[in-house]
Amino acid sequence: MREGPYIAEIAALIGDPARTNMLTALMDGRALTVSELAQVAGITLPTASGHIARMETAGLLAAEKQGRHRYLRLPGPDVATALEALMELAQRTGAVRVRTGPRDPALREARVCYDHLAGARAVAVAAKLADAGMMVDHGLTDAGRTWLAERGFVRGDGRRPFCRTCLDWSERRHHLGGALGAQILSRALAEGWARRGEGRVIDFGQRGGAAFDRLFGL
Amino acid sequence: MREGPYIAEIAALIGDPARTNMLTALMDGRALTVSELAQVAGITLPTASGHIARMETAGLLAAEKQGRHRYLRLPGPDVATALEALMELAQRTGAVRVRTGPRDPALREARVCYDHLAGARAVAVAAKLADAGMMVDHGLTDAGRTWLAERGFVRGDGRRPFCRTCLDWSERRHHLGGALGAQILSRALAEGWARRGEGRVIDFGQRGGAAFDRLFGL
DNA sequence: CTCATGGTTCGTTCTGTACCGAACCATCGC
DNA sequence: GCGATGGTTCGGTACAGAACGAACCATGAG
Repeated sequence: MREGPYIAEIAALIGDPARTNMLTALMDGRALTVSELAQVAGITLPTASGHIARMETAGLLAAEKQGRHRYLRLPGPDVATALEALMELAQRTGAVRVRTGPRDPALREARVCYDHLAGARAVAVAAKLADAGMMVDHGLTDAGRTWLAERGFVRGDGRRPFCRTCLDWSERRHHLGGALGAQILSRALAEGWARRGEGRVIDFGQRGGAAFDRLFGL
Repeated sequence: MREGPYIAEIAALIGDPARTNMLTALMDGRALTVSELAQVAGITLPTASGHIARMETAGLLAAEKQGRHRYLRLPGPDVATALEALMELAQRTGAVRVRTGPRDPALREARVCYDHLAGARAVAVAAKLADAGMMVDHGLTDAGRTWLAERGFVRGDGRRPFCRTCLDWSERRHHLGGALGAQILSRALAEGWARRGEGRVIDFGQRGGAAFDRLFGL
């Protein structure tokens, strides 16, 4: 066929039911793993992997590697816009969703991710920094460095970046990793705000949680 | 596959190169015939007919019958919106267009359509009526009837609607048909503003054209 | 180190559908 | 009435690609 309409390629990509299920599941902005997308689409892992690879090269998906997981998300608002326009046309009835992350509420709240803090509370910290303009594009601004230094988070350990962002398992948004993330966790434990619980759970008490939140202005 | 995403059906429909060519060709709001769409898509007539039937039942196309022709157009702005969103994604390079209508400029200007006037000048009349609120939804308003009566176009011949709209071959917009259309043509000929030319051509002279335009306030 | 788990690659099967030619129907021009 | 032309329907072919299982690579856990 003539070289013209690349648009057909994109539409055909969206036009497969399995892929549509994946894309609609990602429309709320979260990131899902390959396995989860496979489940959403109702297909096996190998098949899903192939679909994802194609969508990725077409720019319909963005990937982020995280240990042995690969998190996929929509690369930008334009994809969501196109999907919405198609939904408008199709008068979509209801998307198939799958619950993400751990079932245990304690795990969702706070837990260890390698050597740093993860969970809702950790995500809130990262969100605070981003919202306040102290973190841009996954990197600290000067304002951010100053603000953190005032709170006793000064420098790294020389082995790795001071501040990294890390995609949160349950929240599907970024929390803080790197040396900074590790320092935040050890501080919370050292101050007695929190202690290690069952498995990877981190238990913040009432007062401990409040103190933690106060430090970061949450 | 699960009953969920009708969106996939729509996207798959758009996702075929042949169909995409047809749809993009219609994006400027004109209506094209089945044959023309087949040419645009680079496929034979039977194949195009099948594609069109499917898109029609899916609500992606609207049809209008006109003698032995069938004119297809986009049913509304939502389809165009979705296509544009997809184009945005695909960074479309360039659509394949096909020239529509007759090559002869005289034919494009004015000609006979069955028993009434067609071509650019006839379309202008219909557009004038629509713009002035004298025609709504392909029907005359009271204001329109009055205005036409003032110009000597009073009633029909009893055999057919006084005023019909008719899709123009070259302009792909509506002109006036029915008894009114026939009266307009015969008036132009009777007044000496125009005369029959080669084939179906209607020749308006300089002064004839001006007089015609004056009558309709063009 | 070894095991378990998430993901990818590969080879095969199989269904869906785009396409065409031929025959058929509908409408206009004569 | 008779062609001619636009459009649809039908039957058959052929190619694309979606799906799976099995084998393989990569990473983290113990």
